[in-house]
Amino acid sequence: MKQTWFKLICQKEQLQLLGTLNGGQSFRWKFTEAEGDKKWIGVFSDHVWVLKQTDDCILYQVYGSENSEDFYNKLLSNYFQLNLDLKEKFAEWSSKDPIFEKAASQFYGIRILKQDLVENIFSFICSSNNNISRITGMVEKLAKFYGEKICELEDQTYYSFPKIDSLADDKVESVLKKEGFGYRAKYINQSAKIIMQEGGEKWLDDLKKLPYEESKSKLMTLTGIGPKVADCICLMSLGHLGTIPIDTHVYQIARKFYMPHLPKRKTVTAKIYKDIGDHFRELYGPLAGWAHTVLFCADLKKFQTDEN
DNA sequence: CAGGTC
DNA sequence: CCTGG
Repeated sequence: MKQTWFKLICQKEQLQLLGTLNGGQSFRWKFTEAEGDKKWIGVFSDHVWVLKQTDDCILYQVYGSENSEDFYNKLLSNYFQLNLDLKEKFAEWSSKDPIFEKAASQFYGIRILKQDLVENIFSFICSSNNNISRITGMVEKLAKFYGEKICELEDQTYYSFPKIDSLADDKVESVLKKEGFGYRAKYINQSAKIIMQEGGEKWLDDLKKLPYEESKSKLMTLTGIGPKVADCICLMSLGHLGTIPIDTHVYQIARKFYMPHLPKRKTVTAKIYKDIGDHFRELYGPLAGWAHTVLFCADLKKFQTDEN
């Protein structure tokens, strides 16, 4: 059966799929290229999406339900937060920071994804002291073992991200340990149990309503979630766009280009964490987390040789 | 040592 | 501390 191609009007300057989907925000997108045909395949909102980009629109297919273009456009628009005019913001951040201006000329259209809260919590528990390729494999395993099958496509089976109750099952820790999750197996299972115990869906809904500092503290009551991971979740799932997660990479960039007085350490201390965050919030303002994500993408090695 | 946390 | 490059 042939799947319909839908169309979402969106200028290339407003959204760059490469930097946005491959920048380490989500671990569920794969890029494929066959005979010059470039596509992104990924999962969000319990659907499988195939995306193609042209100069003025996103062409896409959806698997997982039968619905209207208007309905799907709204899901995409929400996921990419297209209500925010990025050209305007880039101009503003560029005027405040020449380093940003230089990075922005090459890395336009990088957006913060509005990601599902549960998926983000467990994906970023996997991220600590880990590398992107292993994190990706772990997230895929979580979906395969505990999610629901959505569809098969080009020899691949796609699954939704699991519900919390399925991750709270007593057997989960030993299964994940056997699957190579290491010490994160326990964090995942325990965090799921805590969320269920504290009210499940209600705990999650409350989290979305709280101001930044309180939602961060609440997230840190889970296991495997410290300041950095909590900030990732605040930035990417709770809409706190001023939040700047400080990992070793961001710390290196900050020390190299912005704050040469910072001491050289192998781990980011609480004071360094706060100083860097404050510096960038002072520089960029209320959407500092978004601006920092653009800088971070620009510095990733994999983009340095890519003409896109 | 890898996008930290206990 | 788990595990993989």
